[in-house]
Amino acid sequence: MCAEQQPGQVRPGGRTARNREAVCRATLLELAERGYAALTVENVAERAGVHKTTVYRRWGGVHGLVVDSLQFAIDDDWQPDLSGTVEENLLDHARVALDAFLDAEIGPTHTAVVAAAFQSTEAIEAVHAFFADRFGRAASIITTAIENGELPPETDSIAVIRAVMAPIYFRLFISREGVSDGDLQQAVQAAVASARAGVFSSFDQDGERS
Amino acid sequence: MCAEQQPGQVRPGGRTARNREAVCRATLLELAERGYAALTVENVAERAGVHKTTVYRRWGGVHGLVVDSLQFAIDDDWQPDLSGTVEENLLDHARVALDAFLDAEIGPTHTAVVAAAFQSTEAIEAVHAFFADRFGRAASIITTAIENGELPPETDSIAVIRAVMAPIYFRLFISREGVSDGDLQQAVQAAVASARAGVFSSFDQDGERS
DNA sequence: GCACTAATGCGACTCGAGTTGCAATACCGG
DNA sequence: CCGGTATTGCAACTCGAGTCGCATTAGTGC
Repeated sequence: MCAEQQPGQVRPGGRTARNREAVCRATLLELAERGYAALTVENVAERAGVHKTTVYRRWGGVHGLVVDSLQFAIDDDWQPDLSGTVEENLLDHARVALDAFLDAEIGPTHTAVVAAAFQSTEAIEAVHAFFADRFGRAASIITTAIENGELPPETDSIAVIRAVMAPIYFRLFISREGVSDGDLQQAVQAAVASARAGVFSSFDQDGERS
Repeated sequence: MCAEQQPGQVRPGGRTARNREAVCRATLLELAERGYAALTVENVAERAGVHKTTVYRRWGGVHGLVVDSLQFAIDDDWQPDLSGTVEENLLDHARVALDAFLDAEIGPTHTAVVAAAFQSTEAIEAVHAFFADRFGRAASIITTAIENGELPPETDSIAVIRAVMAPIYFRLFISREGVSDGDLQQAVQAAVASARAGVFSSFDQDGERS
């Protein structure tokens, strides 16, 4: 979706790559300084030293900018810390994830993609893929805990991760209640308690998706 | 925020009320048919048989339209069903809430306010107030359960409600995973299990909000 | 009813997002 | 180094969101 060059030859050469980097960096800065509501193609183009037509042609508009900037900025080789108890590792993960959204540089971009998902199909896919990726990696916290006997076997590891993260994002972006560190601790304790009670044990998942 | 008439006299007379109703209905229909991304003041104004200047003056723009339309459309005397067990009542509540967001008529408006909250302070306050109100009412499910001995005393009733709803909204609007009825059941079971484990028992809530 | 004024209608205007056709530039393979 | 083509720059254009001043209409209090 970033660029749709179906013509015979693609040209990922120096200038193209330089422009992408310049535009993505400009988008990140614009988002950090002015926010998603004020993000405009022209400002980004000018800041990146690129003509706005180029941005429209390669990214299609603000949605594409936001999506590509996220993929440009995220840390691809992140792994959760597995050195403590389940509770400690989950709390650590929750804090890191929350910080990523509150961070002055990259936070606005994360938020912007979530916001863009309300208006753009590409953004929906990007957000979905982002969470699938992060949840998949964080799942090792749970599988390790299962191996250590901290949680019952057959526990759906991704379900536990989601149970930890859902209240945090809900407070942040839906109910707009704000998130304290105590909320993180409560989310972790609730998820672990539910897992120990067998709620997340893999059972036949009936009921079709809507 | 709907109208800012600080001049000496307000005039909530017949025409004003009629126009508000027409505009709000038009907004609901536009949202249902075209969605939030395509919502425009001009379309709403034309549909309502009102000049666009009037809409801009009284509502300020699309954000105001969305916010006021929600307040126009929500059912003010809703009360949760308390006839079953905690699990049954919570599951019933979760289904009703989910239906409200998936409903063809009012659902798009709920979604639109959540989306608008990413761009407008008024929308943030509206969403915040909406959830505070709904959570407050649904809390009677928990207080009743405490009286019946189904849950430990000292349980923070709103925390339980939020624990039920958070995963649902998270899947709907953040991770974009879709929601099945099995997910609702799991959310209810997790919240109840956590409450029974004492996770939501009112304790000194340290950690400041961010 | 009648005066007074809030609320609305109306048209013209500004301004910025997004598009298009064409010229200039820079990468790529030889 | 050189020709071919993808990519970009450029300028002019369209189109719709939002604003402003003024005329008109319709509540409100008497």
